[in-house]
Amino acid sequence: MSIELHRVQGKYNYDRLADAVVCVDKKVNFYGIVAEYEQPKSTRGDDCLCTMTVVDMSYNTPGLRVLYFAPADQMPRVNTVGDIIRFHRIQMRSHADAPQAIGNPKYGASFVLLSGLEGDGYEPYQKSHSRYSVEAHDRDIVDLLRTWASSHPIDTFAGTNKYMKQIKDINVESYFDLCCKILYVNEQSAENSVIIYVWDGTDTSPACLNPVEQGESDDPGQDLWSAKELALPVDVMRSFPVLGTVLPLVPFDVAEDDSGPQIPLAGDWVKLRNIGCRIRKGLYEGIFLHKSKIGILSPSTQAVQNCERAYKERLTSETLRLPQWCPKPPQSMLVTGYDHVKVSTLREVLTHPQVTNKFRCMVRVMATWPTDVLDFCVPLPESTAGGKDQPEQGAFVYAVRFTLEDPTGRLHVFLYGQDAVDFFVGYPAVDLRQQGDTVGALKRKVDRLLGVSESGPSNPPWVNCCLMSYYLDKERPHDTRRFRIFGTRFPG
DNA sequence: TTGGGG
Repeated sequence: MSIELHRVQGKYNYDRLADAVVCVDKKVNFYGIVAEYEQPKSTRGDDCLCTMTVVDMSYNTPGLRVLYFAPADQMPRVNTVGDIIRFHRIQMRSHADAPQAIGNPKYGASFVLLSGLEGDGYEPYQKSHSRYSVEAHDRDIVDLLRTWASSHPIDTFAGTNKYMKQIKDINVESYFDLCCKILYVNEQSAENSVIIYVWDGTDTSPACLNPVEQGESDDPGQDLWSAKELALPVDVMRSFPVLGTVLPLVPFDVAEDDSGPQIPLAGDWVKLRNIGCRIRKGLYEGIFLHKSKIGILSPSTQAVQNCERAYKERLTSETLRLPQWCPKPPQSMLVTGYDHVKVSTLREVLTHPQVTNKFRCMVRVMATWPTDVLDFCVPLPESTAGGKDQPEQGAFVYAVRFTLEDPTGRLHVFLYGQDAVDFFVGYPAVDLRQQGDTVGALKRKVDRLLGVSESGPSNPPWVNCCLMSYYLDKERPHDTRRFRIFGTRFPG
């Protein structure tokens, strides 16, 4: 047939990448192994854009960046890093002193995608056009690339870079890349926007509250608590790893196309590229910007393996389990009688399957309620007071709520009754409005606990304390679960 | 055209 004949005669000539990159302003054909691939996203123009880095044996560091513009339903959808892509009629350009290739089907570009594994067939799993050719020449190139790739792990080419950060090192000053696992995708948020929750096994550094955000209510602890709008229901948290900060990423613009929105799946490892972050109500949030991208990562890549190995190590080590920004060895102005008990994260406390349990935690006390030490003690209800013999003497009891924080969550806990008397060491519950000396002593303790400083924002120190969980209603133990401090003293 | 480690 004439068409077949034509193909054989006009067999495509494929450039090695090292040869292609010097053909600036020319259209070339080449094969490459996909070393990085970022999901398609919309542009200000009509097309979508997806980007990738391709390598071959002639050009493997840093590889060739490829930009492909096309309608959403004509985008290359790379299954996994290491797959092979073939481009026809792709335009070579130079940008910022580096070569790049621009593909656009409107100007003749086409592609096929196939597995990069030795022994797999030669049938593309995706092709931009129904007519395409795979000839003996193509099979030879594919074989060569597959053989070479089998001894050259892809992530040694394009895995890490100077922008890569771990969650423990993020700050609001700069943009960065993150290799992380998607733990949860919340699609219930605003129209066409989802919040994804990511994790890499490390802990964010303690963040200061933005002073501008304060003063929304007279209960700072409640303000911190309500920031949990980005935090998640306990049932969702139950599926999370017990250590490491879960970082919300907002807002996440979802690219729509014929095959539905490209929403990453919980459980996927991804490389977030060029994201930012901010601090809201003292919690870090990743920000997915217009210029941010989601890159695919194979679970077998080195970066992912490193995260998982480090996490397993943290799990098994009493020291590594501690918050990563807590001084080592930990120093605590609070003393417990249970220092031999394993330290639990607040996520473990919140998700523990038994409603009633005891824990030891390493936390920071972010707020108290009441805020004024003067109100820490309240009159005992008469029914439980000493009796009607001494009504004017009126027994008092401590009733305080602390807002605790660690890298995994926040928790409201109560300090009540004898536990509070033990806690404050030497200051029994009294009518504080009649006891100025006690008020002064308590205030000094609380200020130390909250890290109040003359200059600048508070910076609460890490302290260890014992928590007990209980319920208010036997019929609904999970719904009425509460926490209180016990077995913890604040001497001095 | 679009966007490009900005």
